[in-house]
Amino acid sequence: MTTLNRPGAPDGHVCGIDTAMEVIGGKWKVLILWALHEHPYRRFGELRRLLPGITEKVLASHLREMEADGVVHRVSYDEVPPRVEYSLTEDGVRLNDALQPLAAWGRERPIARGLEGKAG
Amino acid sequence: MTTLNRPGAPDGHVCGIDTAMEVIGGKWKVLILWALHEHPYRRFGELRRLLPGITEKVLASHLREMEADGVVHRVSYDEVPPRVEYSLTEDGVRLNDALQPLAAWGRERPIARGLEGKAG
DNA sequence: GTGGGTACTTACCCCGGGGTGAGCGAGCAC
DNA sequence: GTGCTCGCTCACCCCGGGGTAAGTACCCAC
Repeated sequence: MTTLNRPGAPDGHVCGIDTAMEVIGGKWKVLILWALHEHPYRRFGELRRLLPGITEKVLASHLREMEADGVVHRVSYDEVPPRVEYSLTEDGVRLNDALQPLAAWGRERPIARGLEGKAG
Repeated sequence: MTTLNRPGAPDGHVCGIDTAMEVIGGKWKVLILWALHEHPYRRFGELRRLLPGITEKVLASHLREMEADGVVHRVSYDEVPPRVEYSLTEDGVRLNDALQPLAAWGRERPIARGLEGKAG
């Protein structure tokens, strides 16, 4: 059978996309990735300002998940006021690179749906 | 300011990823894409069998959205019992291609989190 | 003392994506 | 007649991801 690769599927049809989708499966994760790619070593507040609309709670939880997923690196300095710097790990950089074709597709695609209702 | 490209953002920083994320932003969409790439011109029931766990409602709604997004093509034959064939459009094929680096990343990545809890 | 800035956490609410189960309309096998 | 297949739709429920607002601990400027 070729049933794609649901997690733990024993057959050879490994597509790996769902693994990646779990890592970037958060409303802001690809944007965080992109932001850290464009602006390396940002602090929490800077990141929040780079992502207008994100809430502190969501930014914090997304960063923690991405850290646990090994795509974001967190360094906390013992200072007052506190300073924490976030950056992409090597794996995070590779993930961001892997997202570029997708971004290119999004940019080049014929406007089918979605845009006419949003960018009015 | 470089605030990434929230929809309608006027500055030049177009990353396009969020456009793509909207199109593939459904629990089963990348799997449908992959399935139609591996098995072109499948009927509804075949697709359902290719994606164990998906419900008819979700498969139907996903397919409709993907059709509206221009990545899936639907052909209905006037037969009894009814026959409907789904395939990828050119844009859908390109989207699937654009997902391959992501899939490769998912396959090659060092096991960080997620796997040890699932494929145990 | 008040306010501001840092990097968060906590409690709460809400909406919608997705799962469940049933129904439909046509024809064919029996 | 009953039942089966096919490709859906409809009504319903439920959970959790994400938004809102407030609180925390520390120090500095005023």
